[in-house]
Amino acid sequence: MNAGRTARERARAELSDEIKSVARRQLATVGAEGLSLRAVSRELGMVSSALYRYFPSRDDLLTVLIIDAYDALGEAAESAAEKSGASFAVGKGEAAGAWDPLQTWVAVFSAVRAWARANPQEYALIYGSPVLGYQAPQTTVQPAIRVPLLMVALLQQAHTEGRLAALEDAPEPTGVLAEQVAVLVALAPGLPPRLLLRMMIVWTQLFGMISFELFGQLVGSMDPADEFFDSATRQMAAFVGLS
Amino acid sequence: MNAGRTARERARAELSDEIKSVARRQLATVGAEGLSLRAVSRELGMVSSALYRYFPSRDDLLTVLIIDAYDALGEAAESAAEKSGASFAVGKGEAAGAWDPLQTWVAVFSAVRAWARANPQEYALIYGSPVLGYQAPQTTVQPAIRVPLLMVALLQQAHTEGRLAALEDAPEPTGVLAEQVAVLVALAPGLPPRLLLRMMIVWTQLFGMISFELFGQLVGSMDPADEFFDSATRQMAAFVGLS
DNA sequence: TGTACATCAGTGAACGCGCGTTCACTGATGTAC
DNA sequence: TGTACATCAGTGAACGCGCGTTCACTGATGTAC
Repeated sequence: MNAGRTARERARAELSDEIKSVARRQLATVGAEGLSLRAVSRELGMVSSALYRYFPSRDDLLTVLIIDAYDALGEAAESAAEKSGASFAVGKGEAAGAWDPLQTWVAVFSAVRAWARANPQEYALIYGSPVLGYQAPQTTVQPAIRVPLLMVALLQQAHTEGRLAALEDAPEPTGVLAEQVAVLVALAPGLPPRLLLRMMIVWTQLFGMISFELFGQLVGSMDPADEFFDSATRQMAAFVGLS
Repeated sequence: MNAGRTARERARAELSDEIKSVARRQLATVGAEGLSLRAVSRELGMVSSALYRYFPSRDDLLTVLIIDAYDALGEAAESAAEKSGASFAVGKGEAAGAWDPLQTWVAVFSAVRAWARANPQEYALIYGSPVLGYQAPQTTVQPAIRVPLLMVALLQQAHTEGRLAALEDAPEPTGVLAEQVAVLVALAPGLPPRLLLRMMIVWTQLFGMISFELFGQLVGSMDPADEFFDSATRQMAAFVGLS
């Protein structure tokens, strides 16, 4: 391995990684707004201007951290789905067999929460208040939608297998809402719009719940949140027809 | 009016308000982390050290802004409930008569969202990532729970009037969760625990949805969010037995 | 009603700190012939 | 295989900026007698 890469290239890649990991560690203690290139360079024993050989500005470093955070979260969710026996696993086709959609659903939700609790500042970086003056570039979009895409895939597989309830009492989206949901339908042909609409509602519920837990809104009521989270997860599963 | 207050006291109260309102305006453009005492004092034409006669530190100013934000949001929600004809209006007993619980529900949710959209930085201050190193004092708790308390009051009134569906398919909380819900039951005697549990789920859904909208997570899917928000609001109403 | 003293708002200078970014430079690594 | 040149990583100094907080001070407002 490393064939065709010069020592310079290898060193560059390594140091680039090291900068990211130091930045990530500082992020954890000091938050996104407090992240400083000078502090990172200090910890690395370099002069601050040297970082500009790797990242053209502080914002670019932040962007990379944001993408990494989305990817780490998506990875955690996807591998939880795989481990729970899901056959639709993104990018992997083998290992079908019996799986329990509800169990996978619960596993994915728990994995998202667990990642968030283990990496609160990274979570805040991507789901907290936007850093002021920072504009997220398009590059962040794709990693950002890994979790909802995974939910879609799960529901589609369950639907294909006839394991979703009909949601007869759910309203069919109309007007603008129908158009917006149509974008999702294109990703998951065959899924009923009212199901996808509910999925979006659940998506906001999931992250709303996690944000409330991490940001301290549950203190005094549903804290610790383990059982609350579990119950909500299952009730939201039923809400989209999974049981 | 102003009886018994010296000119000094009046001046102090006025300037104190002025500081808060300048700080609030700066918050709107520069965010919580960027809020600076020096900038505030500059805009007021004072020397920065003068602010210390009014707020012992930057954190204390932040605390006041947080409390004001919670109160403004609570006020917006409560007055929306009143305007919609709700008779349980917090602090006011008159004006009973016919009211439509679902209509009030929708009015309250919309008011919360409208306030958030009109005051995004204040919203971020209270529902976004916590400011690092800042510890919210106990004083913030009571204003913080005005919205959920309003939801409880609404549901209790509807329940008393026999206008809530039974939620037969909702799970009864057990164990730790039952204990946590019991705290809420104490606030609203007669409401079934499973209803209150669902209310908490909806509470997280509401703010999750608003945060997603304001923080940019809905761009590319449910943006603009008006119809999505409205549909979610009504589906969540049904989720707690309101229709 | 008038005077003597106490309270307190606002000043101005200073302390000590950290930040992002630019720029001319040196010396090591890589490439072409 | 060896030399001449180009590339590029990292240095060190500097620019220009802003911040929270403290402290001794002055002068105006309020209070007690």
